[in-house]
Amino acid sequence: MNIGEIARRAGVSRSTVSYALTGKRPVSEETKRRIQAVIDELGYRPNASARALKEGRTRTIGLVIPPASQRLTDMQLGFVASVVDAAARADLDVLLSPSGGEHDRSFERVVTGRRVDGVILMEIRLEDDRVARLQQLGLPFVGIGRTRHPEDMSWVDVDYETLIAKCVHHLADLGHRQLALVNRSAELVAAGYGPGHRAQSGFDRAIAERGLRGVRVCCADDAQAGQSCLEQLLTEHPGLTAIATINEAAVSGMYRGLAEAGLSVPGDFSIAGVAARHWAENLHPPLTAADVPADELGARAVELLIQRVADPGTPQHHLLVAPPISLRGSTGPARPRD
Amino acid sequence: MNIGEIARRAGVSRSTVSYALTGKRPVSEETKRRIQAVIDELGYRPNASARALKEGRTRTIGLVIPPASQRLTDMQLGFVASVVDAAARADLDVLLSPSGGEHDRSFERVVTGRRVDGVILMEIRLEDDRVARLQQLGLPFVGIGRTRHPEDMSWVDVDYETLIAKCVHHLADLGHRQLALVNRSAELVAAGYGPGHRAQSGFDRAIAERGLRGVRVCCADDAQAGQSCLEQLLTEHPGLTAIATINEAAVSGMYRGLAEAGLSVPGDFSIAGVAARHWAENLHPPLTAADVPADELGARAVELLIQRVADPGTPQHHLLVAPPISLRGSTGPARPRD
DNA sequence: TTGTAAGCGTTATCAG
DNA sequence: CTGATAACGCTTACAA
Repeated sequence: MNIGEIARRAGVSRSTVSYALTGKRPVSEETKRRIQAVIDELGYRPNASARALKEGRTRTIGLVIPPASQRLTDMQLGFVASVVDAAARADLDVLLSPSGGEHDRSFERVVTGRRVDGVILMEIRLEDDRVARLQQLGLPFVGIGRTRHPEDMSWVDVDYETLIAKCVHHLADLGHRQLALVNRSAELVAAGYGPGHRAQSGFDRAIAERGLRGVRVCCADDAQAGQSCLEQLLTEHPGLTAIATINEAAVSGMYRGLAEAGLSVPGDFSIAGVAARHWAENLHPPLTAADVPADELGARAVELLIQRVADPGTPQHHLLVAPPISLRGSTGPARPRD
Repeated sequence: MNIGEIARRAGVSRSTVSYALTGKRPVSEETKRRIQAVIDELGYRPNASARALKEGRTRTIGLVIPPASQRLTDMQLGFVASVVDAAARADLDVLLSPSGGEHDRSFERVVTGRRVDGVILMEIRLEDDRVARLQQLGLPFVGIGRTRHPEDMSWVDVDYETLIAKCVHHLADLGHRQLALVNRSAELVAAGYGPGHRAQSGFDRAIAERGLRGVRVCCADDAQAGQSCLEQLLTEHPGLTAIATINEAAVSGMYRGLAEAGLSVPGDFSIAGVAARHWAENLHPPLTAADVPADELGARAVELLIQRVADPGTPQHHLLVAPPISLRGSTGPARPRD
């Protein structure tokens, strides 16, 4: 079923059908009706490949996510959901590319061959080959996250540095003097994962400003790692009474480790962090945390991308958000342990 | 940059470049080298739309997921991950469509207009409009899940009926006499969500076979709902000592509710269910559960789809899996409560 | 071993 | 207000 068939049956030319569909040229009510009738009867929809070939755009955006094999965090999932939602609202389709490694077929397929009009890139590293590749290709893209020198790209990001510093100040205000930063996995941080590094800077800065003692550790993205990480922290740092973290997936394990060490939260120990609201609220006790507005960030990223696709000459936009810390049940006044 | 430009610079015809690329006709080593050199230099990749238009296939599959706004469960996420992975291995791209409602633009866009070669459909209802639509369109598709009368479609599915029955038998063997089934949300079940209904049948059957007392409740997909659901169950059914569930997201809340009622797991109360292994293992105590092999199911679904795309006349395949129940720490001998 | 040319289904330009 | 026709970039008979 193609446009020619519709035209034939409606007794008009192909161009008239096309114009009736797109409205880019006036078509008399009468013919419009006749054409629509045939279309409805046969269930015709224009061939997307032909249209893309002719128009030079696909009405599709690429979404590059971390390799699917390693589980997505709740926050990452929130980004994916909001991007997909926002794209759907703008009548755009989303082509998924699970890629993170260096030489990646899926990524190459999606970004070359005019398969998409633009790309949203998640989980960006401080130095990121994919960013360089996209810039080289001249394909419009927007980062959820940013590189070390992000001036020449559009991005939206969470201000981990500020937020972790705020967590430290909040804990210091509560009287905590010895704090730990629980980061994400060592591999991720070693690979130059931006949030990991920026959280460290924020932590170091705030620790210094308040004259506290601080220790930084990495931890894999799951509850079991959180538990063993916490056990180790407790034995190695007897004076520790509080944790700041960006590792939402590990928090329930940390709670468990504390419980098994006979420490209550927030009575004996406090934890504050950066997390998806849904996740923070579902922990027990609910986590005092800066709630990452994944919905807003994803939607904004799509907006920026649409803009760049429409006019690649448009200036780069940057959106750095530092949501307020929601006080919940996981932080309280310090009570010395030793 | 197009194939004509490559041909011109390599001093050959467009067809030769095409054949050098696809290997569908012998090309002399010498010209092949020369062509490749030009391609490498200019970074040429064939235009996907043009190729799709000519070949009549897009090398892309659609993946229809539940509306992104409502959070995906860990198991659903596992399916998405494995489908995306398997597709990537087969050099297929994945177009995402978040749709569940009745009249859905995103779904229509993806399944019409020759945008994809086939579709994988998740979260299928007993009566599902989308299945009917796909059959009407004649677009190859494979379900992860199945309708009430699933003979005339290909699908892979988890045998919830058998698995929940097995859970009941396991709990009965441990001496439990009064059991509850915690289903997924009431809306989902009311909408004809297959696993919900099939779990009920399995539960009823096993309860009858063993002469037990059983009660069935629905529960939203989150920890807080799990907790309040459990509190209600405990007050309304004082003799209850065990739960079978397919609601993995609610389990941690049920644990919490039990703990706050002063009941230990598995000392005072047992829970068994169907869940993603990762999820079951990360609970505390780890959940005795049939571990849904999402990886295998997703990969098989992609395989089946590839087959159907290659030859639409191929017979429909059905794969119903009932993995063994992994005994973990959440079930133990019954100890009467009242 | 290579080249020529038709055609996939659209949209847009140019005529009428 | 409408029709013919030329692209868009590719693959693939058919010829040489």
